Amino acid sequence: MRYRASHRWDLSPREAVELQRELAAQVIRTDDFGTVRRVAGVDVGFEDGGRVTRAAAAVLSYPQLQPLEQAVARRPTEFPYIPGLLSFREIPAVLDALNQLKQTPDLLLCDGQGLAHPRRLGIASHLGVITHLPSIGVGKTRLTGRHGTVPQQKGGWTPLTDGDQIIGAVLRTREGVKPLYISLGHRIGLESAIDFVMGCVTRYKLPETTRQAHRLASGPPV
DNA sequence: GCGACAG
DNA sequence: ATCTTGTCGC
Repeated sequence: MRYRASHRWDLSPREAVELQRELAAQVIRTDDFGTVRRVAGVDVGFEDGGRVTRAAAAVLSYPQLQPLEQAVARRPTEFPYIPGLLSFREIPAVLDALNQLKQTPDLLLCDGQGLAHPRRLGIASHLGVITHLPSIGVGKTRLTGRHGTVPQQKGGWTPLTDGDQIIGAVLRTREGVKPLYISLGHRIGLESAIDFVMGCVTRYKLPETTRQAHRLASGPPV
C-alpha cells in the first residue's frame, strides 16, 4: 500500500505536541468504511539495545482470520520513548512496513491507544490520519482515563472516561485475564471498534492480528 | 512541588 | 519495549 508521503519526523517533543493538536482535529470518530475483508495488525519491537526499531504488519482475511500477507521493516531508532509521544518513535518504521504490503488493509489494529490519549491522538489515531485508513487502538495497559470494574465474561466491557468524555472501553477479551484498553483510532466509532476487536479474538487475550504482528516484530530475527 | 506515565 | 528464573495453573 502507498500512503501520502512527506512527513517530518525530526521534531522536538514540543513540536510533536503541537503537531498532535493539529492532527487530532482531523480524526473521524464515526464509522466511515465499507466491507472489511482485510485486517492488519501492526506492532513494533526493538533490537540492539533499542538502537534499531523493527516494525511488522500482518494482514489477515476477515472474518476468517487467515494469514494473507506480512511485512517487516527495520530502521534506526531516532525518537526517545516519552509517554504521550509514542507515535513519533514508532510510526516511521511502521510506515516502512506498510509500504511493503501489496494489498491495502481495510482496517488497522495498532498496539497502544487511539483516542484514549491526553490530546486524543494516540498512535492508532496518528497512523490512521496519516494513512487515511480506519484504525483501532488496542492497548494492554492504560495511558489515561478512569474506569470501573470490568465484567468477568468474555466480551464484557466498561467505558474508559476522562471527565464527562468517553474515550474508550476496557474490554475483557478472555475470561480470567487482564482486560484490554480499546479506543477508536480513525474513521470508526467505539462500538464498531469493540466489535472488530472481538471479531479478531480467538482463544487468546490478544486479537490474532496483534499476536501475528508481535511475533514478527519481537520474535527471532526475520 | 508531587504523582502518573501506551510501547 | 527490553533485561531476566523460576513458578503457578490449566
